[in-house]
Amino acid sequence: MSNVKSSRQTRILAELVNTPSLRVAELAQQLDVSTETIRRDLDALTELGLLNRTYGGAIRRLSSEPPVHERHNLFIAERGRIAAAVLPLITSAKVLIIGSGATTVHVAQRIAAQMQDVTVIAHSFGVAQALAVNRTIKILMLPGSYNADEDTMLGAHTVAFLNNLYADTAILGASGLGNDGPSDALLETGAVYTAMVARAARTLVVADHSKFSLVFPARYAAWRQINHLVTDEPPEGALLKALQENHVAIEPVST
Amino acid sequence: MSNVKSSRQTRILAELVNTPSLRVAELAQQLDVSTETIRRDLDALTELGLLNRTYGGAIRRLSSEPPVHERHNLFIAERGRIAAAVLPLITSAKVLIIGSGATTVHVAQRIAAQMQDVTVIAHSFGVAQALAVNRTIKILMLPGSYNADEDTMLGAHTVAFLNNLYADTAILGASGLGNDGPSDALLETGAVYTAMVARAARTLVVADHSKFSLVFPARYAAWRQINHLVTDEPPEGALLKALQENHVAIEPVST
DNA sequence: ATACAAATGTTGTATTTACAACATTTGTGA
DNA sequence: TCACAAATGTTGTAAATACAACATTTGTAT
Repeated sequence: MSNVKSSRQTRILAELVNTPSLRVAELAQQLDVSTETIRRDLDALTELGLLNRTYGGAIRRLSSEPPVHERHNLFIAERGRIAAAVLPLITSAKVLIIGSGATTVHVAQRIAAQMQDVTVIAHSFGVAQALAVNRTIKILMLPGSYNADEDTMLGAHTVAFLNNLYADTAILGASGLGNDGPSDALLETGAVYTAMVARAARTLVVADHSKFSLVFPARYAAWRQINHLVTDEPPEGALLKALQENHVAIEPVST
Repeated sequence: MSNVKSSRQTRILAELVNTPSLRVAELAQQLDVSTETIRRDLDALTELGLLNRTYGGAIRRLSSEPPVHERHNLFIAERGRIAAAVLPLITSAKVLIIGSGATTVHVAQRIAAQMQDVTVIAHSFGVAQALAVNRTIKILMLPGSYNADEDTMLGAHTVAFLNNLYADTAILGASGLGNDGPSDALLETGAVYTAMVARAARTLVVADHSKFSLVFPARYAAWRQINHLVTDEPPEGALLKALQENHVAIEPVST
């Protein structure tokens, strides 16, 4: 790469520190090059994850975005798709229970972006914070022992408190999807999930395909108690058979 | 402003949390309104400083932070001294209740660093995270409506749950220290504090001198119910008189 | 100096957005 | 119900951008 090229790109990045957004024409004039050159620079810098492209210009890379090396992490995109697929299933819900885990946080972000005036019962701070951006959503946090690793409330208090509540739909994650039901790695989490399933009229399990046929210590429900499995790839073999026998709807139906 | 208008603008802001930049046409299609409406929404939100406009769309506001973080930057040294002064008062405590606010987070950090095997009842995520670094501390989070501004659990659930608990000592912050007692800016916070005072054998109030003689809507306790005031400068005048008459010990006694 | 590749510029066209003016719909209070 | 204002939609035009194809300049190795 030529020296002049890289120094120009450095200047573009430096400009972005001051100004939130820049326009192609603006940069072209300021750096005395053609708009096409700027466009190529911006595309190159976008490829490197150093900035974000907009129509007509670029903006500084935002801190909350995943780091560059994580951009190729397949499961982030999968979770986003799973989250998007959940929304149509809960349009009429008024009271939701949302469990913990990476996928449920994605679902919470999606809910915050697209739903209004719902009440969400949660035991994960990540979920609560994702929902909090939408002020029309009422968030009821469950009590419990705070687990810093999982960022959740767990234990007897959590379960006991849940038993006085009732919700339309529970949306739960899972560490593994075995033939006899979804399971979690942590016994305490499993106990809370079991209570959540019991207190909701309907239960959705969200999990990407990497969880297929894995078994963890805490099986928190039998498949017959689960109404929907929202995932990114169609399950096969014994797992598919178990889901079908227990009338678990698989979403999305086709890839 | 119409209801549909504000909820649409809320959705725009929420969507912006997930995606760094959005385009007018994209939003118009997604929200099923014309591009002109979106344009007007974006201009209005820009006017309020809630987002940044770009050519063709908008991006999340970049520069500013929630007001909660601002408070953390004021009187940091004072709060550190106050937190250090709290520790000698609670060496024998086994079960603590800790309220919310910037000063109590400092106290929590101090406790995490110097104490072992205590149980802490909390309604603030910040306090929980500060304590979580010490694995010997058991953290019981209270339930409640999650308030994103204060990062706390509030409301009837919180109070009701507290009424089944008991603690050696409560450590509470305050927005103001009036002549008839400590008060908070938020009514809901005050209600929770009142319950905390009632459920603890002893109550400490922690507040820096900027709170002296300020009065806020929710007086959550009378001075006679408070055992210690831990602050960084000796109070004077009417406040000092009120504290002495109600036998509130002032810590540290000297600067 | 020559040849080749990289970088940049130029041109033309299709898309997209911005903006203003005006029409229509919706909401609200008398 | 009527009247009025707010909110939203529609239309036409100007301006800006995106994109592709090709031309030109610059850099570099032999």
